[in-house]
Amino acid sequence: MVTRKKKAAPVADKRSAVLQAALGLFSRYGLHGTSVDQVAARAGVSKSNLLYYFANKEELYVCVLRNLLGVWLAPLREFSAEQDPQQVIADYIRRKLEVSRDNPDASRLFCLEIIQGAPLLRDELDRELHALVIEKSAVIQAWVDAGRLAPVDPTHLLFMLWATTQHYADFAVQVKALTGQTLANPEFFERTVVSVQAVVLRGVGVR
Amino acid sequence: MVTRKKKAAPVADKRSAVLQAALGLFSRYGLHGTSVDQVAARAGVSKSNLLYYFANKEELYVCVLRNLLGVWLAPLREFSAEQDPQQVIADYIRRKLEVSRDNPDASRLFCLEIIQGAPLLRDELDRELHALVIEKSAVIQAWVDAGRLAPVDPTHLLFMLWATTQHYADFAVQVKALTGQTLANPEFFERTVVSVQAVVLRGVGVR
DNA sequence: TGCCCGTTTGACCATATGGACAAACACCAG
DNA sequence: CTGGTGTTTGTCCATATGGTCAAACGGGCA
Repeated sequence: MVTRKKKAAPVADKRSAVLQAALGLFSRYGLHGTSVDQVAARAGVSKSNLLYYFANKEELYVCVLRNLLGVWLAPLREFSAEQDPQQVIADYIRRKLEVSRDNPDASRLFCLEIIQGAPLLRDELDRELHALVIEKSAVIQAWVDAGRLAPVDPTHLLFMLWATTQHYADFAVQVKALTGQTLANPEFFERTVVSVQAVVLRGVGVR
Repeated sequence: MVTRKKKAAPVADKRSAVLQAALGLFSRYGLHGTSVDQVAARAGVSKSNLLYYFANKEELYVCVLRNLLGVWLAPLREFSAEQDPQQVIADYIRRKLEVSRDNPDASRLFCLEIIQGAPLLRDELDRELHALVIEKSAVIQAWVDAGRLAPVDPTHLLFMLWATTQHYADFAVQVKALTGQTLANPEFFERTVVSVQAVVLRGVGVR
């Protein structure tokens, strides 16, 4: 209560520095492949100090995951029935590819966590994401029913969009090995957006 | 040399039992999240015995990975210029989804490894996969040039196919959480195949 | 029978790592 | 200046785990 002027800011900085460092390491080496020491070192704090802010390694991990979900879900929330479906889908593809470009760590860690059975995210998956998917599936279905979209299973379409766009973050190494490119290259990014949009929009467009 | 009658078979069995157990565990918990003891226990051998067959944990891991690549690449090899492109792509989607259904562990471990930078697969990625992709991209490009396929970037199309089909193995937990289904359910499997094929084939088909 | 060689085992060790803890520190209110 | 609160650090420990090693085992061959 008292020391909120000179302490609050630095404390928040430290916490977020640790979280950022943790994200980078966890996303590359996984929970078990990363030691608290490494995270501390990268964040520029001592291990003891880190454990002052986060009770233990798992709590830190969960904190990182929690921040993640928001980033991951944001683009989906923009799906709105009012707009032109083609436009919405095109925008969504671009947004998600931007996330893959700007937040590859988040994308990778999310993927890691899901692969391992998402012991910590399963609840939120069942709750938050499930509700959102039901809502957005209805939107897509409405478009189909209105003849504004080719008949397509909304859920599978969403899976396809997720998979395709995340691929450029999660499999960045493979993409790099095969194309020599990264989304960081604006030209390649644009080409990717257009390529994905082209196939998907033709795939779901009414003729 | 001498004892090839009664020894060879059991020895091979043991090795493959260990490899199988290792695949199951590595694909779920990663290299660092899995202990040699666990693998040994699941394979029904003692840790010491396991280390008689595999010099150390990493060698075991690499062995598992090596077996993987074959499984993963097999469907791609069938891409042949002679056949109807639509048919080839449709078949490919089905094959890959079969792999996702029958070999989810392999798919997941492959994904894990790539996410973590593929320190052990990068070489083969650069060599084997790269050559294969160049070859198959040429095939696709030829189809496009011949007007049998809509203009599409072959590499991005391949990425899309990989991502979409693997998603059902790698993100099986999420798929389950959102649809309540697994590819193990024949009905859901068929619906998935058809849905993916529908969008992609429309997406790349000439009008 | 007795030996040899591939196999199997249990005991043991070195190390890495998560985390507890108490002492030291910084800074502010009174 | 002094005490108290929140922060930071160094030390220490328990445990898990990868891996070693020598001894034991077992079946085929001379």
